[in-house]
Amino acid sequence: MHANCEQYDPASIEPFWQDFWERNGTFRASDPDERPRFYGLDMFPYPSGAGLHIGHPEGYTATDIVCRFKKARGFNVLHPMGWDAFGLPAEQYAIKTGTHPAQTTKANIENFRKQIKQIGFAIDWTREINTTDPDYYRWTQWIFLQLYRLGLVYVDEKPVWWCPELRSVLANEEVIQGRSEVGNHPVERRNLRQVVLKITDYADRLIEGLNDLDWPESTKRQQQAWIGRSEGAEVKFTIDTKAKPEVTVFTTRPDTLFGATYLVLAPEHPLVDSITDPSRMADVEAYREKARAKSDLDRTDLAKEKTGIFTGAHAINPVNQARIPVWIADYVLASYGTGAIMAVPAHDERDYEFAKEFQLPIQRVIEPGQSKGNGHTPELPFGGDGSLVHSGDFSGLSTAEARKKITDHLSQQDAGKASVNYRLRDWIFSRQRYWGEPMPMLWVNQEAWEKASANRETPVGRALPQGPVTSRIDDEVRYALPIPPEQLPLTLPEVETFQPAGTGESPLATIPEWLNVWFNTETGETLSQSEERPAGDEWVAARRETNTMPQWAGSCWYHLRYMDPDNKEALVDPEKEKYWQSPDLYIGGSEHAVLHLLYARFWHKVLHDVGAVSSDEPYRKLFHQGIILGDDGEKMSKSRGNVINPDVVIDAYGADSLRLFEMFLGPLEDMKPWNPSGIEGVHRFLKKVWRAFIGQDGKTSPKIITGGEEAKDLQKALHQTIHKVTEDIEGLRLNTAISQMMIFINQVTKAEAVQRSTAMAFLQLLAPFAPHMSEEIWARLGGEPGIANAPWPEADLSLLTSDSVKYVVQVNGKVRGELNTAKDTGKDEVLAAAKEIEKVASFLEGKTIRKEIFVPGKIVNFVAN
RNA sequence: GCCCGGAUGGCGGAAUCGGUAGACGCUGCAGACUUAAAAUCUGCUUUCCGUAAGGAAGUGGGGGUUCAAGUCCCCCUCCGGGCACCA
Repeated sequence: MHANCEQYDPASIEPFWQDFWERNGTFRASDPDERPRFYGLDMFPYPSGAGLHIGHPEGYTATDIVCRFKKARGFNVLHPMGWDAFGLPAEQYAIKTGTHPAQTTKANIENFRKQIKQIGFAIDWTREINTTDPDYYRWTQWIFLQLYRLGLVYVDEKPVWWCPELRSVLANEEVIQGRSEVGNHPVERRNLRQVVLKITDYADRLIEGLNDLDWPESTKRQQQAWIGRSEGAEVKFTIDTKAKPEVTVFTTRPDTLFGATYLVLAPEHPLVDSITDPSRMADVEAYREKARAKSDLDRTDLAKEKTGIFTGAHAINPVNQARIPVWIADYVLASYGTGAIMAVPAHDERDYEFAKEFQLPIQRVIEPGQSKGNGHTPELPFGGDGSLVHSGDFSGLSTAEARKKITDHLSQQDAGKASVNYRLRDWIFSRQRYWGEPMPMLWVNQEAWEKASANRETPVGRALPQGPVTSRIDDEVRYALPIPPEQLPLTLPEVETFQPAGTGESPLATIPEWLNVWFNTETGETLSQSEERPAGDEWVAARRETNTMPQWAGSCWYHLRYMDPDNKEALVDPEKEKYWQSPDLYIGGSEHAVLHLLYARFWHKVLHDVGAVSSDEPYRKLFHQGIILGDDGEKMSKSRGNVINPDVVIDAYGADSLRLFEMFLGPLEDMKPWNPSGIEGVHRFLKKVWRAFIGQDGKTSPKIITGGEEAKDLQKALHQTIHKVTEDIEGLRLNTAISQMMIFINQVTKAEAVQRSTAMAFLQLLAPFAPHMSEEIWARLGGEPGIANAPWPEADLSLLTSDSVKYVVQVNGKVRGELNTAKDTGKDEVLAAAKEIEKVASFLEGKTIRKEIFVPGKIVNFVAN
């Protein structure tokens, strides 16, 4: 059985085998299973309206090659695909056209699925998932409830990025240089009620966990930098006013404490009002107003001169009782550390700049260590290490010692303590949008909350955290209650309009009959307030949370759902989870180096903590494919008109050529341009393979023979190829694996005859790369259909070593000849023979050999003059 | 500014335990087959000198280590990515 064509015709061959694989369930993963598992995962796509991009098949093909290879090597392979389908584009399209996002999403998914299937991936389609499917997102909501129960959810008024154009709040990470990442619209600061996840509680574990991961080093470093752990001390300064309030600052350099010549508070610091001298109040207020009006872009622009204003207050330095002025300045961030700093202009560039600007004193307290040799101390500011001066009893200590001693001293005086800060902020988890997972939470008054929390044995009681989660809503303190797991999924209601409310609330806030409900504080049942209040004390009035989750939510845990996509009882069956553990290989773009990969690690660790998963990290081995540029070397974009559509390539050359070419373009991790004529090359190669094994009549080529021994050189070439391709797939060097197969097929083309077994073995090597053609030729040569099921050939390394070796002979490092000799020829004999070579002799003539270099089996070099 | 990664023919790229630089592919040129074209096949294709044999130079630039450097060390230029007043 095979496709019906005499010549190589991808259009008839490819659908034939895709259909064959589907009907036979060739790529179904099975669990439980005795075989070792291999789980290959791609970052699942957002199914956009534009359809598949040429970049998608790059990573997918690489994963596919590895998965097919692992299958041939006897692994039980899980290679799934799904859709990250919540998100802004469908919602914005809905706002424009009124089309329900679910409808757009469904159509886009169908298109994506069709396109991806055309490429012939070894995907287990029975495990397809979709983040917008209530059967999927009920578990996303379930995870949210775990976070809530663990006390990792809180609600806070936060100054957040508000994008007027998108009418939505954006996370810090979604704002780039003062503009929205999506759509590049201007953004501004607004105070809005936000649901926040305490990812900072996991900061240390997220750093430590990186150690054991087989990830690109640069990605680990990026995560580390993003988390930005810094160790230092908090120091308390007493403000010299009647009330004697204290200001706590954070510093990584407690050793420079004697050099603190002023304090700076962020303009938003809560103590500013109380410490500011009445005479300065008007000026300070004006400055704060100006700072507030500044966009963050202005505030963080390093090139801008530093601004600030004196509060009139003074603070007392706890180590030397120095009385130093207290300023406010917007170069100090309210959101980091304590929102206040001690300024040490002699040893900090920013403080130095500020001190110069406002003529504040500068006191050197560190002398550089050894480098005194040249007689001059370096210019200020000096940020390096050294030894302390002008620092009282601590003078003379090294900076490292002083950091510890001064911190200890502060602790004893109750004037400070060692402290750790992170650049990482808590994760603003709410979006004021429609097309996202609704949060399974609602808001009640204190009395109702007390009622619910009194009994921890009910569905609602069991889902509660230790303490209350509260928020001010409409000027009243409200208490959060969970919609318990038993009541999930909480599905999205239908809405009239997809426009955000414009008040900073999602469109969900515009549906009163959904928004206002009667809530059963024991069972967690809800009933619209448009109905009559049911009888019983346990029914209370509640208002639903209207925020939805960000797009990251669904992608934080999808790797788990593939293991058990239809489970109604649990997010994943524990037995299956233990078997599959987590992806053995995860391929996706480096643009997700921080956000998706950090959030997913956070959630995975939380799930580990609640016992839902056995592993501690979600992705043990990670690989980033590089992006494919247009043939002009520029990033592909509609406006540049350099976009290549995979469909067009498949129509012209077939999926096998597309797959092969994407892999042949260059190293998988590199950024590389698309070369339109390069595809001809790999297509030509495939045609050559066809002609090498298939005759004019479409049957086995007369060159193929059965019985007898393969010619030595061809046999050697085959085993070289098996060896190289095997190693290259393991190392994801797919471009060089293809080169090797080209070399082999060139040799086959020149050969008079080829053993059938040689052809079959080669087809096996080619199968992960060009699976359709390989299946087809395999079947035509009489192989049992399903080359995908055949075991991988083993390289016989003994065939690769030969009895003779070739020496390169150099004179003064320049190649002057070659020498073929038996492998075990001794040094003296080789050197003597090398000198006999005519050209070598001519270059040695009239010279004295000063040195003879002999590298066994490799090279001879005569140094002569 | 700081932290990463990179730079090799006309082009994409091979070769890094230091040991023949340019595998493989594209392009180009010449030839074969053909009435012709397509397809296919063969040869050549880093630069310079030379009819050739051969020689010299050569992996972004400069210096160094070594018998030997694309590969190791120092300095610099350019390109890509990340961070960006985080105290």
